[in-house]
Amino acid sequence: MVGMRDVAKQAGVSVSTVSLVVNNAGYVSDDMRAKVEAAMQSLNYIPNELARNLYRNRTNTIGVIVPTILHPFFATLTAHLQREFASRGLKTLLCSTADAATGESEYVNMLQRHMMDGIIMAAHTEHQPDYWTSIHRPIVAFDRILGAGVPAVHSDHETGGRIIARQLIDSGARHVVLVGGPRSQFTKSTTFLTVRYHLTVEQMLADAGIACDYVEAGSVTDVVAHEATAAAIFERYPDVDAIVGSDVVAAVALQEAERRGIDVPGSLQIIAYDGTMAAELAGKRLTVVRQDFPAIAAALADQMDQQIEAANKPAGKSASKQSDGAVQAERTEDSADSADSVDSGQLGIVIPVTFVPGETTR
Amino acid sequence: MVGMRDVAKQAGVSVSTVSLVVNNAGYVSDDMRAKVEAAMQSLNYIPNELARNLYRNRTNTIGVIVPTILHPFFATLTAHLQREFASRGLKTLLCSTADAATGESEYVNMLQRHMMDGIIMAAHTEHQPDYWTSIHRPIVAFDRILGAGVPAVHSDHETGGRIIARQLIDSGARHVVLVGGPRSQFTKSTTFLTVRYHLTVEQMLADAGIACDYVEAGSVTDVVAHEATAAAIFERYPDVDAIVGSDVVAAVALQEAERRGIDVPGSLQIIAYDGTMAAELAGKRLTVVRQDFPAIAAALADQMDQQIEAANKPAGKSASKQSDGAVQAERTEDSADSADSVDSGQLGIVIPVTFVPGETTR
DNA sequence: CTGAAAGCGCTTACAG
DNA sequence: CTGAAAGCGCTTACAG
Repeated sequence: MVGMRDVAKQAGVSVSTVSLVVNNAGYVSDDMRAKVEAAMQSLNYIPNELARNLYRNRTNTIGVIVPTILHPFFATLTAHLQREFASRGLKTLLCSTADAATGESEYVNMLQRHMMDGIIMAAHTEHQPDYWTSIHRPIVAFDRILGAGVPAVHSDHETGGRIIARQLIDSGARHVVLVGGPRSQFTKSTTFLTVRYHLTVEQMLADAGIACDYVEAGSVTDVVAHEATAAAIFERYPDVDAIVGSDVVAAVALQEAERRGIDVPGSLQIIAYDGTMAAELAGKRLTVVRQDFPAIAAALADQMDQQIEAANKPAGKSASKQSDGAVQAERTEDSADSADSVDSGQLGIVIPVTFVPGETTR
Repeated sequence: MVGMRDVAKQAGVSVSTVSLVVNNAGYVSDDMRAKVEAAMQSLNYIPNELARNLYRNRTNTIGVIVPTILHPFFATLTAHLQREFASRGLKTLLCSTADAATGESEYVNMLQRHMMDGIIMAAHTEHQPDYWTSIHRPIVAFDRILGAGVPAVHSDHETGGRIIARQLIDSGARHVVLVGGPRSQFTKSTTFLTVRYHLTVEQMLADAGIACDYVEAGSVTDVVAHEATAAAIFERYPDVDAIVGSDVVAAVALQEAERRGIDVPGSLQIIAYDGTMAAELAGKRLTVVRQDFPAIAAALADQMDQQIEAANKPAGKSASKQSDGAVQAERTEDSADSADSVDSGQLGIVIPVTFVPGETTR
């Protein structure tokens, strides 16, 4: 492998000069620059990023933790994140908890070993908030609250729920089935924010005197389970006249409905939550509450940038002397994120959702 | 940041000893080990992987280059690759060419800068074979031939084509429409292997005297384009009685057919190529030619392992004395593999496909 | 503007 | 079994 030393020797200059040329930094005379560039050319020199990484203690890589990108929702989220990160010069490490044997802990470990600069956490976790706040590395949560210091981003699920309930009420639904994750996550203190749309729908339907049952879908990992779920719904609730669930659930339910000769939307309405491509592949164009993935990705990336910047400031490269504004410098471990993250820690950044009527509602 | 030096000082031993303990290598007395472990514990020491990376000139990261994981085919491929790599201790860097502004060159560049150990190439490229063979870093191609030295893996598309043609002929199809990529890729010398199934179908249908038209789908990136394509098919070929295309194309075509009141499979058969989850979301269970993603991922990972091993053998750490000449000959244990990879360079590793009848064929 | 030096945090021969 | 030393390939103060 040809390194800077080789280039320096060939060009008859010092390694530092080569470095300056490569990084286009500092002052280098045109003469020197030309010699170095010629040498780089002839030797076919390519800088080794690993050395830079070590020096800077930075990889410019962000880990995206999702259950699996086999599911359209996480594929969509991940795709938008990768695009957003790429535009900011960051690489995306795909961290799947369902596909890998290990859970998120391994990825957190990698974060701590500086194999990545930060983590977007968008998968289920059993860890308690103190686990997350004790990591002291850049983490941003999606659709969940991980602890006071960890910024969060999520869609406006309450509005999403309100939109759905409104549609169902206005169209005269009488028996709604909501499909979603394990009901055990629906505690008042839940950290999982998606449940908010279910809770909102349930509340509003109850107030309107409309029957509403909740059915647990299988794991996000596994579509086949969804198919069984769809069949079970019709068996269990023969008079169901509206089904609400993720794109995938909705698509599968629609397929099952048509198989049973049920008229959609005449006698059964279907509303899909998410609005990924999956909703466009179904038997009919699904009515959808669409999450704004580009905006979500941008917000997540913004938060990540801030986290990374904040993390780099205090512990400047062997230069603890540089105080870039006493404000930020004050951030000593614990008291650190109190100020501006309190808001985001508790409420999170909220991204609006959109209602897109399709062929499956009246 | 607490480093090995801190641990060594606290434990009253040398840095080398700490390193041995951390890596569980060499001989360390129980006494020393205990002291070091205690120190690591109390200081909360976490090794910094970046330093190892530099020393080993290795990141244990593989880049997976795909157009976009918004498309179920590439999401599926990528998910299986990540799982397979994870089981081999490798991380997956998501390299999307459609989502990033730059094409694959940037990723190749990163490969050369040692930001990753290898690349799985599964996206379109305009580069000529000599570009790829001149990179001299581990690369494995999926569904395409990139040059003599680059191993390739692909499904048995010819059999896939034969299965489809057989089904269409046996069920009495009279006018088939094939949907696929730009026809310009269909040269005899094409490096893009998926076209083989189209060519096989066309050949067999022609021999059987069945009409067959080819329609170019929009870019894989964009489902909306597929919808326009589907509509156009019915306008242009009112008597079409069979449509063949990717899962996404098939699903969209089915939706359009039902919208037009066309009886599927009675007067229109639909066959989907790929067999991703997308095929299960459509209006009916699609008849599918399924690619074996787990096997594809395993084969790609095998090839990648070999490439990486081969790349590491000759150029041992700072041991430039070795001649590159006898490289391949040195493969002692895997002499079996060396025979294989000669083949794979030219023909590629071929993975069988499966026919899964659904509700959209007779 | 340029070069010699120290160092990023770890690993591995190599002497003891 | 243990430690001092050299080095992975690059960057950045710091003298000239």
